Amino acid sequence: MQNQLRYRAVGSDQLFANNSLKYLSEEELQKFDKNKIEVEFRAGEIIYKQGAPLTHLVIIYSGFAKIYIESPNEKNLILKYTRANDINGGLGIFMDQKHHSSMMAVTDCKACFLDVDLFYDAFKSNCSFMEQFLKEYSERISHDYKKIVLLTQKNMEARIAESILYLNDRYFLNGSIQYIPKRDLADYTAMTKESAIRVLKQFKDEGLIELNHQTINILDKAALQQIALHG
Amino acid sequence: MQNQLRYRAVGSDQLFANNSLKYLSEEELQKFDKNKIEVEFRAGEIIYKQGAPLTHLVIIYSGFAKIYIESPNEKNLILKYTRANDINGGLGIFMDQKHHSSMMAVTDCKACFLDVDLFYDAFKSNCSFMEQFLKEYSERISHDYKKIVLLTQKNMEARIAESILYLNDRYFLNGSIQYIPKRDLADYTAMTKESAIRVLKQFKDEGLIELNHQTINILDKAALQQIALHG
DNA sequence: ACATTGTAATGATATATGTCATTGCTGCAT
DNA sequence: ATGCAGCAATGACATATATCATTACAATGT
Repeated sequence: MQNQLRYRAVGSDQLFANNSLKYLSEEELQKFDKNKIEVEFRAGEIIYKQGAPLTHLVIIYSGFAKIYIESPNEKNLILKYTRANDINGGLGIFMDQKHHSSMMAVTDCKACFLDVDLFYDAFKSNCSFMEQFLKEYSERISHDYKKIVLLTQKNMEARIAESILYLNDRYFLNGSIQYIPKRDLADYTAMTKESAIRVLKQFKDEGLIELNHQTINILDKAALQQIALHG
Repeated sequence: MQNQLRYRAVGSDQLFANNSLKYLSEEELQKFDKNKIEVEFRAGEIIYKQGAPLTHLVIIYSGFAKIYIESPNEKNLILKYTRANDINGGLGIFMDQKHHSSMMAVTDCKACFLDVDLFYDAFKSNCSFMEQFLKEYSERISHDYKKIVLLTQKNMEARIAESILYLNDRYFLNGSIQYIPKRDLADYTAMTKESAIRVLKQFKDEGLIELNHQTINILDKAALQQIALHG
């Protein structure tokens, strides 16, 4: 259980930072703020579960969580992680009101639950909010497309290289990827954990990365980009 | 070049059949109808191209077309095919106004192009139209998720079995899948054409399917379902 | 300090899948 | 009728990746 990410004080100013909620009117914003439910999760706990009713969308304020698909044969596929302020859980919102993936806290997390009805109402009255929401929604799909291609058409080295570069650029930014056990990196790149370990060891032996515990330090970004490209 | 699908007379009653456009008001509908552009494509022609500006959404009235992602290493991944009345090309509509996949006519096609501005205007004024559009949008993403899992976690037999069952259920319905050369089935299941051919031959030898030219006839649906499930 | 648990590392081996080379077939154009 | 182009089929072989078995290590709770 890591606890490195400290909770910060949370108010509506945080809730609406840096995502489509900032397109809400003052009035709508207050409604969201009044109705929000805050919950703390410990590392390893499930925040929402694939197949369960979708009644709330979830924003993680602090901490790190993974979003994954549970497949029939016991294997998970990690689709993505969440960043602070990302709005999660939305795929079923226009469809069957069910979750189509699961979310689990990787570190301890502070989460905020927002009733889907808040969103429905806001979509109807506020067009620019809707547009912004859909923009983010589309960007994730676009990311998923890239992921399909990566996982189905590239070899293990390229999958690992591109994945750690992406994880760094999107979630960590300082060249040091944390909280990701090898098993999860394997679930993220659609391979077995043994294979993931072997590729990482190879990168380490070549001086491209540094490994200790659940941290990966990127040493040679350019080389990793080359590997991601070819293969 | 197949020409088996005959063109039918097309009016606005057809344009708006069986998709979210039927949620338009009479007035909006007329606007769509007045602005629509009809184009005929020959088999093999590109209808829209990944990376190109997204100015129109496309509905295929008649014929059969494939939607695929072109990956850097020359390999295509066929994401899906289109059914008559499906609205295609929409991923970039809320984002960067570019196409994120390509569409190619498999048989001769009669297509209808609708300016994206028609959609923007209608979204603003007609909420139930928007909701319906998003519902269809979400269903495709849900399908893409299932596809990721299929392609990354199941063996070749299961990929082929599930794919031909899906193609039949969604596009053909009568147990006879047509217009799909082996190369395309390979691109649809993320394997090489040789492997696709071998699996098909195995299924044929086991009496599960019948093969001739570019037609696959399903003989033993239950057995295929079993194979799709395991593996 | 010790046992317990989960994760990591590694080697030997098996298997799935891809690659390459060749041949045949089918439909189309001249 | 003949040749050409693209698709289909197939066998021999290479290689990527998974599986299995084992050992080591690190964190956690008592």
